[in-house]
Amino acid sequence: MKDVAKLANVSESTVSRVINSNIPVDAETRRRVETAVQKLDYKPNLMAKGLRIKRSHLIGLVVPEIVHHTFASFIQYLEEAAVARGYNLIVGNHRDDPSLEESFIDMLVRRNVDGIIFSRVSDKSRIMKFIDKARVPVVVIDRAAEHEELASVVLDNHRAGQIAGDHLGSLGHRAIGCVTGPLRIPLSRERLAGFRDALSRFGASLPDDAVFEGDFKFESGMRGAEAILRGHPEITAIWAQNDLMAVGVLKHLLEIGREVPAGMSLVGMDDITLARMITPALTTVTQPFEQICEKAVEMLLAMKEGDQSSPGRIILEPGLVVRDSTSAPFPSA
Amino acid sequence: MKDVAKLANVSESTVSRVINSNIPVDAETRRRVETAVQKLDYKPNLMAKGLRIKRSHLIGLVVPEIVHHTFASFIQYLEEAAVARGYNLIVGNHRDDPSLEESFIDMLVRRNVDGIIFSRVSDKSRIMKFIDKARVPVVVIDRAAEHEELASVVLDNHRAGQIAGDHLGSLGHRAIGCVTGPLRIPLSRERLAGFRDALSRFGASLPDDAVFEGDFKFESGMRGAEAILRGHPEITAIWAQNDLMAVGVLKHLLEIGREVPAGMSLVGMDDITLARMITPALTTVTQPFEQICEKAVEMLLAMKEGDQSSPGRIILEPGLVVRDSTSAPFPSA
DNA sequence: TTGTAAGCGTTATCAT
DNA sequence: ATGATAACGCTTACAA
Repeated sequence: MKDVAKLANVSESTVSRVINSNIPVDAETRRRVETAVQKLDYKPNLMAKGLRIKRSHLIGLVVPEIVHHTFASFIQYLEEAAVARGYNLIVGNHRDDPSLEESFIDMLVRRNVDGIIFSRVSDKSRIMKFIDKARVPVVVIDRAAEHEELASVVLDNHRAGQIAGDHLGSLGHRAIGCVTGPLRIPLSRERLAGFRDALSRFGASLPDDAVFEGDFKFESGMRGAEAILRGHPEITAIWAQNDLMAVGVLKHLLEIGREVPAGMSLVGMDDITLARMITPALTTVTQPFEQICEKAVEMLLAMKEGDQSSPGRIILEPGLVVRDSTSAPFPSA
Repeated sequence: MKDVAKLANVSESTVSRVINSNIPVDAETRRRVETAVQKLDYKPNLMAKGLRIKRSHLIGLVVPEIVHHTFASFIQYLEEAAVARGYNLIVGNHRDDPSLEESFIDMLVRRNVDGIIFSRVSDKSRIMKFIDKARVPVVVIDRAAEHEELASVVLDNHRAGQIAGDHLGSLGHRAIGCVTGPLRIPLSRERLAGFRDALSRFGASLPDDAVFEGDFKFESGMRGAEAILRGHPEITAIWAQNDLMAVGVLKHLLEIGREVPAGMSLVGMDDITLARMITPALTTVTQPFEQICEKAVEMLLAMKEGDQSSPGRIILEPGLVVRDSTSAPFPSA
């Protein structure tokens, strides 16, 4: 910067003014500075700038696991939303280890990130402690928080359950099973409640022991399918509360020679890329990933600006994409 | 920091010394400082520190797309390798848009990242320009570079092809097809050459028009299977150069009612989580993702230290995991 | 072993 | 419209 100033025959402050083009600068001077910047290929040092203006233009993102289709989607869209606004993303995964999570957040705070986005807060983490002290804006996505005090962008999970139930009910299914996420997580319970609501309007049954509590991972889908079928062979349709578990359900069904959708209809949730790849292609409840991410960084930055008026919680609507894993129940089934 | 110094009745430099515990400090003084740090919950500002010592402890990672199983794996392991060494990761994806890529790299340089890792350099990108000027260490992973001048950590791709060929050949397959990655990419050609080598030792045939050039994406696997079967119905086994395409091949085979492995053996490559989820579970050539990532950040940091002795290229060995998608060719097939 | 002071590369305040 | 100067929060000679 010193060099640029020298070459352009101006002071460093003028160079700064040109670069941040907010304060009036003589056209001729500006030109001189700009060519000097070009010639020297000068790149402002963002650490110095950040130190001075107390803004790093960095957003921290905390997820349990990066190689997980759902989170990978969030990361991708959040990155794009951030870059579009001149921010970059620091990602960290904690594999559900609260101490790892803590130390990562600690790192983010020291780095003076302008905000932190959590995708799925681990239950045990006492992140609140950090957040309060550091006074850094925080937005939670994907998992509605027990921490009501945190801002969040979430899906209408009750509605998601309804959509799944309506689809299955209107196809004519009356004996139905469900593989849920961990029930201590409100989101899983809300989805289940919505599902129940819809089914009851069809007079369809969802026996308590046809509800299997999974953990959103593939393997629990397999276990769930096995458990549900053992107790309720009459069931003709299953909703898994995410696609990964749905794929697990499918895997088990194929292993025992049960066809989908001929012998069992199957609905997932999320619409990860995987849903289209498997055979049969999965009918699934969709999340507006991109929109969620846009809103989240928008909200985060608004909070950083001290915007008190911004709503504490944004709720977005799920959708449905019908593919090949659902049909009317077959008479033979 | 000023507050800590005041509370502990020492100078700021002493606080600094305690925190960076490299320079001898009186035990008693150290204790006083530490309790002051605790009491005030003091967190050193990493931007200020970075500015001073000219090290951001930040590593930039450039990938084409985050929601892509292969890259998601890299991100996850790179993040862990980085954190283990006290670094954080800034991720950016460019969707194969060179101008996006450029502006992201530019951002990284201004942020004074201590190094940049590229997973799969886009062909057209003139990143070299940036790299040279900025004098920031760079390591390329996954895609052996046409840019010989860049340091890299890559797989022995020729060997990967051999492993696939050996497996299929030793099962007794003699008429074989292959879905490759883009052939302008050396890695695809090397894999193919290794595959050919192995097959020729078995006297197995790989007709030129049973080699389909894909793009490492799901859809090209479907197209490839269709094209290969149209020209060569006698083929009993296919190797797809990544799992995603293998899943595409499988999808097509199932659509036309061809069973795997009864009617066709199928081998993939990468061993992404997906490989275990599909039915049949995919036999696949493995990449040591974790090791690649470890080596990459190790190498990057060594370069930052000005370690000239570090080798310009590290080559790691692939493996094989046999699951349910391969078998000896069936007489009926 | 500890303190003083300069400096990292910016921006902001205050003159001019 | 521009320049001089202090300050952002830290580290590091150098001195004591």
